[in-house]
Amino acid sequence: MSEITLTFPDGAKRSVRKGITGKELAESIAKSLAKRAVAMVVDGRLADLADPITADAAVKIVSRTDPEALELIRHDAAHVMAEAVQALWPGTQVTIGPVIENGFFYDFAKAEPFHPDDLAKIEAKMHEIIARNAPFTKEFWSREQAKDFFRKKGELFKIELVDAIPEGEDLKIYKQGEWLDLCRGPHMTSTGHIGKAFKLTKFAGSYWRGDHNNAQLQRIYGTAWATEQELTAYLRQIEEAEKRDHRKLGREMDLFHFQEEGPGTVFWHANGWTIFQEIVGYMRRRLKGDYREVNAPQLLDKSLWETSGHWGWFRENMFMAQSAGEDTEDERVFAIKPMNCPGHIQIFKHGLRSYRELPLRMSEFGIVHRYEPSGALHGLMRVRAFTQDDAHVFCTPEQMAEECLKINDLILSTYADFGFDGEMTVKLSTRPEQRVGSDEAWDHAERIMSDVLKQIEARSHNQKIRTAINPGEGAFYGPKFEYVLRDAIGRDWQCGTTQVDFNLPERFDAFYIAADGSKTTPVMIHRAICGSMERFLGILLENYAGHLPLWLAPVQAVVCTIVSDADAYAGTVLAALQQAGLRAQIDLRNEKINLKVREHSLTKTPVILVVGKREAEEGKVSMRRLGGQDQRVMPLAEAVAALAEEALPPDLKRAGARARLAP
RNA sequence: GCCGCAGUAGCUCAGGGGUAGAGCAACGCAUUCGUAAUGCGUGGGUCGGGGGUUCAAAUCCCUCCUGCGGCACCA
Repeated sequence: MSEITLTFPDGAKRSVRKGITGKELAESIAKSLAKRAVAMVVDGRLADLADPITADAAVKIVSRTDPEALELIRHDAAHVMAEAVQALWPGTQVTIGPVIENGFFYDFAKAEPFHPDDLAKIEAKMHEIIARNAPFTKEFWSREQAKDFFRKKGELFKIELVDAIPEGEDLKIYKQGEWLDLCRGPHMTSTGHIGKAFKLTKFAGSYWRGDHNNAQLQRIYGTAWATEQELTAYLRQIEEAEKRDHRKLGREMDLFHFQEEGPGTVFWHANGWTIFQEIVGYMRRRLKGDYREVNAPQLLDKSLWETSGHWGWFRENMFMAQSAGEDTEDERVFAIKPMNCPGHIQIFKHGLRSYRELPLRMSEFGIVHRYEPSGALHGLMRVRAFTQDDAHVFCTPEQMAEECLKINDLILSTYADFGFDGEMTVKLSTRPEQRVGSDEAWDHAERIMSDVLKQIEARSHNQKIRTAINPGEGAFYGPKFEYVLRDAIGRDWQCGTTQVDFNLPERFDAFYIAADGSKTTPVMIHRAICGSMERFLGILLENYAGHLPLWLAPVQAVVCTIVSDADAYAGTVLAALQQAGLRAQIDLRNEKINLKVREHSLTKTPVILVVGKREAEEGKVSMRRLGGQDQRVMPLAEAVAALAEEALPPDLKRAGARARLAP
């Protein structure tokens, strides 16, 4: 009998009989290990404990509490959920049930919709199945055997799945007691290892194979963890995220609202608009010098959008406008702009351009309207009318790489200024199936951009910038970079984008006079940093949980009196704050200081300046910061100076520091 | 757009065929108080819109709108 050599995580090597199973191996090492063992990792791949090991390998026995077991717990839970559903509603077809971040789901085909109360019923049944602790066993079936079985059971989707498994690949059936499922595995040794730390969280509609032309299925989501503590921690984290919901904060901080007549369009209140304008102001300062800001029309004749290709590609997502007059003879059809680029090309084309003007960087805080599907709308994050911090760089092919890098620096430094200093991902999206332009042009653009991506990676000294490729996800007119930032609670948001476009300038016959006197088509780079200002503001709100840094807070400080004797002095304090450029308010109401502090804290005002008799006599203020319990009493002038300094936007703070350093 | 759920006072929510409710907020009065809710009182609603069933509809049925959770979409 031949032997093989296994290497263990601690580096120890051991000769064993070829074909030894993980279970036997664990038993040979220690009884206690065998008892704990639920699976194994062979050469980096999770495998069933019952699998034979047939060659030299690095082996780790996995016990339930190992991190590797978590995905097994979740996957096993998905199987148990499927069994539970079929037990409760015979005739329900099962489809697929994968592990996802933090949990799992399973998609079912069932005529009657699930009811909210069903989740508890399914959970109860799952606990029963888990308590039975039936072993997971694996069998290899032939295609015919499997299809025959599923046909008899009425599992039409499973038959499709069998057919989709490539010829020559094993077809695995996992049994847990009576119930079985087609599955790629692996699984733990028995259902009992799933434990009790799971919860079904929600259900939803989904489509078979993710295609909306296919049958609609019903999906149930669950979360599962190794321990109850982890489950509770996870559920608490969800609650935390809900507290940060920008729609809730928007109401509490009186920033904006939505109403029925304007689905997907924002009513900005004074507070919200102050933040909005502060962000725009920051962006304008960052663009100064390099970019020229323009403004193109909101409404343009349909023909222009036919030329640009939008009417053909995105008509379903565009708003159209006409004269509303009943007896007007003007029947021209206009489109409300869904993008700024066609307008910018018109500006570029107006007059003769020379190569000496390139790169020509044209920016606009343009409001665009897109008819988003109703189901996609979501607070500020997905709206039908939004402001882009948009720009188009017209340049020569030679200038392209440098422009992309310049934009990269601008984007990354902007995110840092807004407090996103964690991990960041830059993704290169390459040619999609549906596209315009020659393959040569795509080859060229993708080559340049992957070079740029490598340079971006090389520039990331702090290791926080990760790069990736998104095959087939590019725009129809060219490849693009997508900038994904990570917020304070670990969620990723795609905001910035840099898109190379060799299609639009050609469609509009845009050209410049090259050095040799010939007419040459420029390359156009679309870029946005915040993307949608509305959405970016929403992300900021959730990132900071409403506790905005002073420079972004709509009301930066509020002066609160304790007794009416301090009213006059409070007025002096307010005037001093406003004089220093701070957005300040005053609260002279005949209310207890406790109430005032509570109310201004609930609206997330960063600074509360309390003044009573003592402060009025001494010319001081008692400063309390949002979220803090304590307060500092200090001279008025000192407080105003400190706040004014803190309230400077980060770019101006840098400029101030430079100015002070200068001779 | 698709599946499910929901829409009652400014906000959070109760009421499920028989005269619309609570807390907070608002308003009025009293209270001048030292860092997250002072007390008492008063007003407030076509129960998302439209249609139907019924002697009678917030409540049951149909339809549309909007929102929420997913799916699909996201130039």
